Amino acid sequence: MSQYTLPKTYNFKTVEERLYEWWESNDYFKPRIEPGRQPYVISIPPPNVTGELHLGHAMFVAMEDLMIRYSRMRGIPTLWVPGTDHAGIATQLQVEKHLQEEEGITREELGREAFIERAWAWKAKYGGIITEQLRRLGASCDWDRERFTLDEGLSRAVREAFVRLYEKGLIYRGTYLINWSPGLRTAVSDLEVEYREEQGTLYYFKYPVTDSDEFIPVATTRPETILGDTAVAIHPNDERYRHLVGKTCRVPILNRSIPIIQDSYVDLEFGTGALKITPGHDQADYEIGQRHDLQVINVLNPDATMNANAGPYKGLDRYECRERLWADMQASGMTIKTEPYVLQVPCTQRGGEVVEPMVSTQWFVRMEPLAKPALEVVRRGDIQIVPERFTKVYYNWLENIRDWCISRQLWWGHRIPAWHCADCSEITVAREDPERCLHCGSTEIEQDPDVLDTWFSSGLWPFSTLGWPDDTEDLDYFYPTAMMETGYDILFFWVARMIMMGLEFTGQSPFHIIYLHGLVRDEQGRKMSKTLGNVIDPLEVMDEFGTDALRFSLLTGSTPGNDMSLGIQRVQANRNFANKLWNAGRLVLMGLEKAPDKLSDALEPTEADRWIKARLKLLMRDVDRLFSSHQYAEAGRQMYEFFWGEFADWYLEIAKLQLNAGGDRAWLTAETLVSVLDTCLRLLHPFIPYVTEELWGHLKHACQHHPAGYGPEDGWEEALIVARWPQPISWSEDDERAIERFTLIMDLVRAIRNLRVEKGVEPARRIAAIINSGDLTDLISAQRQAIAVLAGLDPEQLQVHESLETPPSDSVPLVVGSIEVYLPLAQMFDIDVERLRLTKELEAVKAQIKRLEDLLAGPFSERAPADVVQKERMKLSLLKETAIKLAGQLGVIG
RNA sequence: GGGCGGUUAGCUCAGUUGGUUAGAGCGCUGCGUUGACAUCGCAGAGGUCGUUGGUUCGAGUCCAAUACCGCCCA
Repeated sequence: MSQYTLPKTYNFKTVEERLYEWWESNDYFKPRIEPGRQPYVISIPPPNVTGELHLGHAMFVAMEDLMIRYSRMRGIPTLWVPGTDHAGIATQLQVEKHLQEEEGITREELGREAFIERAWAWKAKYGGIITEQLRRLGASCDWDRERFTLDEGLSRAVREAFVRLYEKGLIYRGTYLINWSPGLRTAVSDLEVEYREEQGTLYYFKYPVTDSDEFIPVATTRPETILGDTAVAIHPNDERYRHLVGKTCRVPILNRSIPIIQDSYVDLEFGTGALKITPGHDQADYEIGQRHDLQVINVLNPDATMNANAGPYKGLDRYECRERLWADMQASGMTIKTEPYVLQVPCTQRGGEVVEPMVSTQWFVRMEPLAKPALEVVRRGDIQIVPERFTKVYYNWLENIRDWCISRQLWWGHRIPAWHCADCSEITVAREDPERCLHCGSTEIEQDPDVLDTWFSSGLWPFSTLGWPDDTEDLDYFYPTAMMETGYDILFFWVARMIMMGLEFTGQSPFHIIYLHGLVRDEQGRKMSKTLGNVIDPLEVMDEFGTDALRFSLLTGSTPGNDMSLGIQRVQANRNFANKLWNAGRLVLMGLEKAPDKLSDALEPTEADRWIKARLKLLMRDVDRLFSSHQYAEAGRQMYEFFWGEFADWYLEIAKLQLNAGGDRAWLTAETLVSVLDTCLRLLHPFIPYVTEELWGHLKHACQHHPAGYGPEDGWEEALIVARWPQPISWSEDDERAIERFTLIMDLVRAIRNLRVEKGVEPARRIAAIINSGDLTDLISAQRQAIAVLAGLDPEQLQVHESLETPPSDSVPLVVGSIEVYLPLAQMFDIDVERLRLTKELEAVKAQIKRLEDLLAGPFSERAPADVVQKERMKLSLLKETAIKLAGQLGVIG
C-alpha cells in the first residue's frame, strides 16, 4: 500500500488557496535587501481600484508573475510592487451611478466634500476585490508594499511633481482649444479621444460676399459651427476666388461680417475648395485662426447646448440646432446641396460619447522638453522595447508630441495644488496649502477646483510607490526597476509618461526593459465586449479549469506585441497538462517504493536514462536561450512537449520496466526519475506555480522519507517557489550519441507499432519478431526488453541477430535505417500486399537518395558549411543502407 | 495621408542567427479500459507556408512589389 495515496486526478480546488496562503505567510514574496546586489523589480500596472478582473489583468499577472518567479528562483532579490489606481473618471462614474440608483441624487446635489467621502467609502468597500482576484491568479507580489495612487504618500509625490514642473515652467494654465466631453463635463486629453467612423452628411451652402451678389460655395459636416465661423479661407493658388481675397462675407442667419483669407492648408480638391473657419470648434481651424489672428467664438455651453453666441438658436442642443439652422438656411435659399459622407467622429475613449473641440481654460504640461531625454534613453539603449518594432512607434509619438492637458473637471482625484487670488488674480502653487496669496498677501484665495488626469499620478508610479520624493531605503535599493511589462495599448498613456517623469524627477530611466504583451481576444480574434457577449470571465475559467490552466494558456498562446485569441478548449488542454504532470508525479512516487535503500554496486545507466538526461540538458539550454530573449511562450511550449512527449510517453514507460527489475537498476531509475521530475517542476513553476509546488512538496516529502535520500545535491529547499532555478549543464559528445541511439530505438518501436496497426493486430496481442541489427546489435540486444514492451512484442519470441542468412518466410518485413525487422504474422501475410508495400517504400527511399545525390553533386557540397554537408552525407549513406535492405527483402519475397 | 502587424493543417496558433520532405493544441478517422493518467494511450488523414519576382549552394525565414484583413498615428 502506498504511503502517498495521491488522488488520481489533480484537484486544484484543494490546492490553490492553501498554497497561496502558505507562500504569503512564509514571506516568500518579500525580497531580502542585499546591498551591492542588483535586484529585479517590477511595478505592477495598477488596475482600477474598483475594477473587476478581466483577461487583460490575467494576462499581465501571468506574464509578470512568470518573470518574478523566474528571477526569484535564480536567487536574485526580487520585488513585485502591487497597487491600484484611483481611476478618476471610471470610479467617479461608478459612484455617481450608484448614488443615482440608490438615493436618486446627483453629485452636485450632494456636494463636493460629501461626494468624495462617498467615493472613499466605495473604495473601502470594493477596493479589495481586485487585489483578492490578483492573488487568486497566483500573483507573488509583496503585499506589504501595496500602494494606491490616491494614498497619502502618493498624493504627496503628485504634489511635489506638480510643483516642480510648475516652478520649472513646464506646467502652465491657459485658454486653448481642447477636447471637451459634454457627457462627462470635463476636458480630456488628446489620447483619450478615439475616432469612430459614422455615416453623416456633407452640407454645401453659400457664403454671401458682402455688398455683392457673389457667394462662395462652402461645405461642412457640422452646420451648427457656421455660427462660430470667423473667416472663409481659400487656397492661395485658387483662381476661382482670388478676386475676393480681402473682402468680407456674411455669416448666414447671424449676418456677422467675416474676412475672406488665403491659407495653403485649404484642400483644393475637397468639397468646394473653400473652407469655413471655426477656430472655436475645430483643431485645424484653430491653428489657421492663430496664423491669421482670427477671433475665436465659442458657440457651445459645457453641456453641448448652444450659447448666446448662437443668436436665435441659443439653448438648443447642437444636433437640433444643426437641423433648424439648415432648414432656415434652406428657406432663405442659402443651401446648395447635401451628400452622404463618412465622418470621423471624435469620441471619448471611456464612455464613447461624442467629444466637442472647445476653447477652455485648462492646465497643461509642456511636453517637448520632457520628450527629448525620453527619446534619448531609448535611442542609446538604456531602455529596450520588446518587441523591437514598437521602438519606432514610440519615437514617432514623442517626436510629434503635443502638450498634455492635465486638468479634469472631476472631483475624484488629486486636486490641483494651485490657489487663485481674488484680489490680484495671481496663482499660488505650493507644496503646503497656503494661507495667503504669494503675490499680494491676500487671504482671499481659493483652490483651483480641478483635479489631475489619472495618468499624471500613474506616470510617477515606479518611484512614487517606492517612497519618492523621500529618500527611502526602498527607493535607494529597488529603483530603477528592471522590467516594465504591460499591454501595447498603453504605451503612450502610461509607459512613455513614466519614462519622461522618471527622467525628470529621478534622473534615471525608471526601468530598462519594456515588454509589451498583446491583447486577449476571443476565438474569432474579435475584441471582447459586453455587447458582443463574447467576454470570457477569468474567474469562471479558473473555477472550471484551475489557475494553472489559465496561466499556461495565456503564457504559451501569445508572442510579444501580438494579440492572441483565447479559446476555452485551449485552457482545457492545459488543464489536462496539469493532470498529466500530476499523474507522472504519482508514478514517480510509487516507483520510489520499489527502489532499494542503497546502491550495492556501481551500475551503468541505461540507454533510456542517458537519453532523457541528455534531452533534459538540451531543454534547459533552450529554455535559457529563450528566456533571455523574452520568448517565454516558446520556452513553455518546449517544456510541455518535453514533459509529455518524451518524459511521460517514453521514459516513464521504460522506467516501469527498470523499476520492476528491482535492485540497483531500480535504485538508479528512481534516482533518474526524481532528478528529471524535480528539474521539470522547477522549470515549469513560473508558468504553473500551483500544481508544481504541490507536486514538488510530495516529491520532496517522499524522497526525504526514503532511505536512499534522493534529491538535489544541495538538498531540498523549503519550497519550490524559492528553489534554485536549474542551470544549463555542459553538453558533450556522449549526450549527442545518447540521443542518436535512443532515437533509433524510438524509430524502431514506432515502425513496428505502425505495422501492427496496419495489419490490424489487436493492441493487447504480443507478437513475435526477428530483428537483424548488424552493427547495432549491442544496442538492440541491450534494449530488447524495452523494445518488446513498447512495441507490444513477446519477449520470449523476440530474436535479435547480428546477421541473418535465411530470412524467415511468411513474415512481414520492414526496414528502419539499417535494421531489418521481421514480424512472423503468417496468417496476415499476403505476398502481393507485402511486395507492393516494400516496392512503394523502396521507391520513396530511392527518390530521397536521388535528391540527396543531386544535392551533393551540385555546388552545395562546396559552398555550404562542412558540418551541414556532412549531415547530408550521413543521411545519404543511411538511406542507401535502407535501400539495400529493402531490395533484399523484396528479393526474398520474390 | 504616414506607420505597423497578420496571411502556415478544418479551427486557434508556434516556427532560433536562412540549413534542405514544415510543428503543437483542438477538431476529425480507426483501434484500445485489470495498476501513473479516459482530464488517457497507439496509429492515421490533413499544408504548392497569400501572390509574383529577387538574393543565395539552400528561403516559411532575408529583399522588393502586390492583394486581402486588422491596428496605431494624423
